[in-house]
Amino acid sequence: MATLKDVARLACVDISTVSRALNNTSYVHPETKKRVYAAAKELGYQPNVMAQALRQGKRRTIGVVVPRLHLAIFSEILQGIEEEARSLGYATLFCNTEDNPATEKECLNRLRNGFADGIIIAGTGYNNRLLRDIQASGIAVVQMVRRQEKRLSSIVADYEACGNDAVHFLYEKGCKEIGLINGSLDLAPYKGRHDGYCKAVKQLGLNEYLSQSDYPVNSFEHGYECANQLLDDVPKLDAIMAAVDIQGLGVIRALTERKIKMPEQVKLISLTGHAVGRMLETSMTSMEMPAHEMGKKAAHMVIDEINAPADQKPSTQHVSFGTVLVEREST
Amino acid sequence: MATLKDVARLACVDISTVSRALNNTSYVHPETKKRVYAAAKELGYQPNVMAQALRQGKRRTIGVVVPRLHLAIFSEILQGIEEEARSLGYATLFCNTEDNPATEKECLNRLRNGFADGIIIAGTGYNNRLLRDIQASGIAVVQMVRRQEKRLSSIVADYEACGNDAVHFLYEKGCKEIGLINGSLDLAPYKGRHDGYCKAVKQLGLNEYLSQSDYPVNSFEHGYECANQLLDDVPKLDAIMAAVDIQGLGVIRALTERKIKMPEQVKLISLTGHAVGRMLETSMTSMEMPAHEMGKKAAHMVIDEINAPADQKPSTQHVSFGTVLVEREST
DNA sequence: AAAAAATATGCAAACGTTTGTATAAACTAA
DNA sequence: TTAGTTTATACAAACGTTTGCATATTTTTT
Repeated sequence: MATLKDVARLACVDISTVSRALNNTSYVHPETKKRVYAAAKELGYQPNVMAQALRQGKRRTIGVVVPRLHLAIFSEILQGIEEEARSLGYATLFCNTEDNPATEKECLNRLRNGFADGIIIAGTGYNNRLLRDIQASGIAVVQMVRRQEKRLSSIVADYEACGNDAVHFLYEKGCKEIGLINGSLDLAPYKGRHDGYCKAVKQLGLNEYLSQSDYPVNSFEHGYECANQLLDDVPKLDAIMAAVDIQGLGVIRALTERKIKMPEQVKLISLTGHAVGRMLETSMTSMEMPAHEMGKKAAHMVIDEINAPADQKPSTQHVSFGTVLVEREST
Repeated sequence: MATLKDVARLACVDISTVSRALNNTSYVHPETKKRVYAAAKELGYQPNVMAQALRQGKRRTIGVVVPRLHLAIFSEILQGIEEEARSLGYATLFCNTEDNPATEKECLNRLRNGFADGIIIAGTGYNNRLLRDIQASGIAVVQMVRRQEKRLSSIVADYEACGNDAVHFLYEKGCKEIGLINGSLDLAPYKGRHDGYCKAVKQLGLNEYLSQSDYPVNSFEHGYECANQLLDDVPKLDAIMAAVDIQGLGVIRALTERKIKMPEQVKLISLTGHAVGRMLETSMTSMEMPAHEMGKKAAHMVIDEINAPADQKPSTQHVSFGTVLVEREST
């Protein structure tokens, strides 16, 4: 690969002149500039980003830390992040933690040591201290989906409104006995939906029906198990809210097995809609979250923070996106 | 952030000694080593990867170029790649091309200029020349999912066998009129399945039923449209093969609308199963592709190539993974 | 006891940029 | 003309590592 030195030799000037000519960063005689450009083109010169990064202390790279890419919501967000980052000249580095705090720690440490200028994370909550340190050391940090640490900027959906709205929607449809299938209350997205659900149920004077299982939260089996539990416990149940689509699929399976008609007897709504819901045999009503947009916003926010002059970094921001209800056949 | 210099000062030795002590790369007196370790620990020293990268000409980063992360198959593969890469000490850089050759070119150029030591790509096929150049310039290149260029290593599934096996399976189930819903024959995965289908159909003396639509290949609508087309054209149709799950969902919708019973009247098999198939109301029989494993293999292969001594790089390898048929309710 | 080998450390160059400072030439203003 | 400004280029340092070479000390071998 050709270096500045090679171009300089060919154009018969100093490397500093080449650098300035190519970057338009100081006076360079038009003729010289022409020679430099020609030489650079002839040699196919491309700057070495490692050297630039070392010299400038910037990598033009942002790191993204998520639990599992496999979860549709994260792949969609990551796609949004990459799109925005690329358009702003940044590359996107990606880490998968499996929600293991040790893996997360390892990833974060690596990112801080020059791998990234900024970090976007959907974290476990076990490395908040480290995240603050990283932020303090000059690397921009933005939380997404899960707000684990108030002192760091975040981008989330309004989970509470989401849960609350869903209950009201079902109530208006005539449902009186509404069960919730959810996940760990330690994670903000589930906690928020839980709170929204409880609040609405209380306000409307309804009964609260919660459920639990030993399966991973984000699984078909969890949905199936919890649905069966609710249906066993509450004979008059007429609606189920599932935190994520994949749980909803489990619910549908349980209903089908029991020959319970949806939506006639029991209605179903998913609180995190993604593509698959609309394609089902009986398509699923869901609260849709603007994942792609959230990804773009996160990228923009972290890059803004990276580029802000050191003396006046933007203060912590918490952005919350609304979710919209899309009604389909399951209600 | 502490540098070698800081550690050296604290331990009262030269930076070269610190480097050697920390990397175990030459004789260092045990006592000195202890002092160095202590100093490094005290200062929380972490090597600056940019400087290392510049000095060693290696970034310990691999770039992954895919059309769309949103497609489940790619997110699963990417997850496999990241897992393996991380365990080997490599970071994973990710680019989304939307199957746009210009975007792909831009991504590749960026990766080659020091962003990555190796590249894993599911490409458009329009930048083969560039890919060869990149490989020639010393950056390892591995193709995955789509083999666009014979002169570069690749990891794919055996698409032809996949199409072929599916036909035979359906035939053994008693199907005689089998239609195919597929994608662009310019892309190897679709071409392979097409060929496998045609071969089997010919061998068994069956009729060939192909379909087409104006919708994007990887869409519900394409599946829906093609299914309707096949059902209109072939009254006696008794089986449909869909290249990907998402098309299968469209098929199910079409069948439901026409009140055609699955699997009694028409059977359905997807040629690229992923998680969702097993969770449907009527779960979908599919050919499962070891996406995660393929991702890990791709990462391993590209890193092996990166680390091979320059004088004897491994020769071009083409790896093909078998797919396995998982029977479910749709047949 | 001398020579050879192994151990332990420091010096300085190199990786390819960017950028502050210096200097020279060419204008501009007095 | 002379001083002052702008334009144009080169030199050299710096970013933080790794590593070849040189040197000094210790241990082993003869």
